[in-house]
Amino acid sequence: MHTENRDEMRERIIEAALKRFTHYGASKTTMNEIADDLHCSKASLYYYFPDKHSLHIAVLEKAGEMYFQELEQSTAAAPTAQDALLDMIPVRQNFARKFCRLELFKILKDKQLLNSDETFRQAREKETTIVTGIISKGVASGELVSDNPEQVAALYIQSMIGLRLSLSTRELTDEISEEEFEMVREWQVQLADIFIKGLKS
Amino acid sequence: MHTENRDEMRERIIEAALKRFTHYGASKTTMNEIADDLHCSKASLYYYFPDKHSLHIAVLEKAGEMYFQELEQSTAAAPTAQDALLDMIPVRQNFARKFCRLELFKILKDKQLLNSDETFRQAREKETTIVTGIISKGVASGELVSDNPEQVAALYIQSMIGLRLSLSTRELTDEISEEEFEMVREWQVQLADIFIKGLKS
DNA sequence: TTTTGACTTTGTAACTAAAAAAGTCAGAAA
DNA sequence: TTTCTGACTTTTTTAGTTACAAAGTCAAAA
Repeated sequence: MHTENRDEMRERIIEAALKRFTHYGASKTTMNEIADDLHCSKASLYYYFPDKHSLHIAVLEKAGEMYFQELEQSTAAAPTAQDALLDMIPVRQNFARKFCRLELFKILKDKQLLNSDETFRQAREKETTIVTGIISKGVASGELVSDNPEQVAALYIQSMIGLRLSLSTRELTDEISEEEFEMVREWQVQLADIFIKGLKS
Repeated sequence: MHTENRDEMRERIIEAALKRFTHYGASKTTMNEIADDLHCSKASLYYYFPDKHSLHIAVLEKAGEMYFQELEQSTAAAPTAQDALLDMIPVRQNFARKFCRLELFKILKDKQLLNSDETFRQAREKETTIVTGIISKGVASGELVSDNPEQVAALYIQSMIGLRLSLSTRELTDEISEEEFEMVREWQVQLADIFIKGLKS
């Protein structure tokens, strides 16, 4: 078979794993189950991925692509920086709701393979770039004032993540309830307002 | 013996426990060790506290008192709201550094006794009152503008806690390194600046 | 009323065995 | 030559067990 087919098979495996992972949780899914879904042997999976961890990372990257596609689409359509920042919030929340079973916090915790660190670093960097773009555009149009949009963007993202984390006081868990989602959303909207006001002076 | 002596003994127990807890960690300290320090029997401790959990909470309340005393002193001396908010940051950090072995996150996690919840609720409320006071004073002097100082105060505290939590991506742990402390401090100062700018419009 | 030694109960760390899942490989199939 | 697989080994997880340490109790003494 040719390279095209190899990539195609990789893609099929990732999609099958994504389904299982989002449905039942990554750690509750076995390689045999994924293989059975694809009507192939477990050994075949190991022809395309060196181990389960690599597959897990590939699945997270796939989910990340979906997130960034929706995020760019959503923010590009916003008329002002204010709208763009506020529109980001539900996109983030939907991502968290949809893919919480991918157990990304768990991956982040045990930093066995530093491979995953790089993936997360890139995702963070991409998000920072997007927010920097929103702020820079706002500065260019006169809507906002900032002498360091990138730093503000990094702080904004860090603070938003913090509001999400500070909710689950109990444990660093991926799963959160609907009421908790709603509470986080309210905090995040309020904080976005403060940032926007702070960047208008 | 009279009530004064009873309270005095309670106080001595709390102080002995505070020393042990901050030194070796609360969960690594046994009731026998505390009793030995006081040259009394373990059974005596149980005459003053129904269980170890209650003693732990009492110790946390004691530490909280120290924190609030220093916080009020520090913020009262600040000439402007901006100074007051910035002065809070190192006070918070020093508290965290000094009392991290009190394992307050651990207590917060396993919510066996809802007793502790009430203690934390009150502490949060008190901190909110202080920050609300700072902002209100700033509004009164014309330094800041806000139609809801209490809401802003709550958001401010929540965001600051979030920045602390978002650092330890690994685990909800009480212990953090000096470099991490420094990083949190920088984030917090930057966020304070944003809030102050946001409240000047 | 306060304290205590002797006691019981409970929680936890350290092993263990069994099961399940991860991961490997020689060789078959295409 | 590339892709795939059944049969295999290794590793991880889980459930059970014990042994010890610490929590917690109480009748009786001070």
